[in-house]
Amino acid sequence: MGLSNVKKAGERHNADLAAIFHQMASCYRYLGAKHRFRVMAYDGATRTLSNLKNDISVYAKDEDALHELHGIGESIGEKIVEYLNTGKIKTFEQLKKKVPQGLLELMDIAGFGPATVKALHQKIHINNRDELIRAIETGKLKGLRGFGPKKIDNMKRGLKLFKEAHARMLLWDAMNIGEDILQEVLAFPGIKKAELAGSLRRKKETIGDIDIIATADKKDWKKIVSKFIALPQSERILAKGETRASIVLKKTNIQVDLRLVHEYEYGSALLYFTGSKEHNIKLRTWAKGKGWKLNEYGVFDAESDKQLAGATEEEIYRLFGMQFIPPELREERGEIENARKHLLPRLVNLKDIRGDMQMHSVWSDGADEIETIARYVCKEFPHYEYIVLTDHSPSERIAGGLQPADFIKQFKEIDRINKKLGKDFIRKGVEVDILADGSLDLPEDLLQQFDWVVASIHSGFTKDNTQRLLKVCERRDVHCIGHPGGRLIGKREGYTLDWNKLFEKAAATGTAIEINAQPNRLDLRDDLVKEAIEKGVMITISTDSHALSQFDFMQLGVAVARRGWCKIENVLNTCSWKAVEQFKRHKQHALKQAVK
DNA sequence: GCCGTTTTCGGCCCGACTGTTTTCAGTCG
Repeated sequence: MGLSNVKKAGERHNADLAAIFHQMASCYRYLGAKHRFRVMAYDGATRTLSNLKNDISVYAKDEDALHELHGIGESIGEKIVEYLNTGKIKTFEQLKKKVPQGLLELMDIAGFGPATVKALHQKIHINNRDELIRAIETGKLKGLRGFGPKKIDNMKRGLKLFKEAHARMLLWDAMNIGEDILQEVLAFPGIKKAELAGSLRRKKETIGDIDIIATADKKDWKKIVSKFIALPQSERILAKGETRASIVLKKTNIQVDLRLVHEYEYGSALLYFTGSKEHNIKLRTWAKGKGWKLNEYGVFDAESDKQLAGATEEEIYRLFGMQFIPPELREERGEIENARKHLLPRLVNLKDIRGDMQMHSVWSDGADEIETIARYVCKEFPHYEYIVLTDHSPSERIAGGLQPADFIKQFKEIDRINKKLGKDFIRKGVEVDILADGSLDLPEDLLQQFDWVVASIHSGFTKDNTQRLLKVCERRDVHCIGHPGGRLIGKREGYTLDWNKLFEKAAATGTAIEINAQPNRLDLRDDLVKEAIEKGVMITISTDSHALSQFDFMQLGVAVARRGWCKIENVLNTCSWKAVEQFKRHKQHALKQAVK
């Protein structure tokens, strides 16, 4: 089946289709256990669509590309094409007649599963959220079998927190909150080891809840759980058992789970609690096929039930004949197969970074003087060999963009400070604006005087951004594309862009692409980093600091690089400045070759 | 409904906690 009537480019189908498949999964969930595997399939398709890089219509152009997507088989593939052609899916329309729409929404609320919702619908004819709220208020639920007072309380809370429950927190905020709580847990009497697990350990860009895994003698568990749920930050206790407890924090409403295990289970528990869910499922399924059973207590021989590994993660991966898989890679993106073949990359580390490639001073919209910045970085990051000052160009009026004459003055100021420091520590850079037509807002003769030129899009998001960026890559006076996706996490989606074309052009012209480490940018995104380096693109990691405290964001940038499978040689600012100069010469050469 | 270096048919991760029950279903991660 081909595509006859593709909607015009730039329209977003992924989110719409993901929402439909999510609802279809909910429908089948409601319709009973006989559909449970179908539910898994639609859940899988929902996940795939949510994480897709390009619009689904790009893949739907050819049947093979569509079916290469994990979780998209024949039937769901046909439904995608049907949706792209007609805007509807017949099966879904029919399902909607069987399951009232208001019930699907109810199933998205914490504590509401299909059985609960079905009972409410069949016994007291609830069809949506409003009717449920009224039923609770009027006491209609009292005496209903299976609906005791605690269950009703939980339902009320779920309804109230519905919106907040969906909010995720920026990685940076979660790292700070998580570290604070971890320190408190480590101070509990009896704790032997404890660390953060979950998506926080994997350094995902946003975090849903915080997981802590800890080991202690079993006799101390009860005391430790009591201490944990009594933490002053705790607003409410969600669950409390022998081995685990969950609390919700004040203000942030973020959930923190603590899991206690024996020392001989610590590694398997850490593995389990770190996830991702998809990585765990794949690993467990694979182990099962080898005659093992993997759970949070260890790896066991399926026949004898004897524990074969479990104290450390290293031990488990070793038993499986795999390389150790760093948490940042555990996303089911091929890491298990590569670990088996011993082909995992040796990932870049924070300590490999030798300079910061983008920052702003009071000359534009930064908070500090150039000299203050330089002295601070020299002190706090003693292994840095250079920083690149990149104040804004004229178009960024709000950000106090500099005029050409200002930059000439700034050059002198930088020379003066470098002389005082006794080394060429501060490099002369600029974050130049890419205008609507892909031209830049500073003259070429000035741009050529900079040590490093980052070009960024700050406005005109609806223009043809692919063409704008391709044009910029072809310029000899531009070395890097800044925050290429233009997104602000939780606020603004990135603009549409043909990433393949950009990566190919960047690789061919020797133009670097930035990972901007601002907590709400993390742009280039991790999955795109992986594709970029596979195409041969050089990556830079910069904090884009506007204040001294922001230089610490470098660890976020490195986390994104690691999640994108970056080795040290994929990241330009793991090199000396001499090598950066060489990279720039390489670009001049590449452009000359292209002209011939 | 998807998927395959054990399978194109027969599987599909696995256990803890809660609430309301007298032995377990539902929900979650």
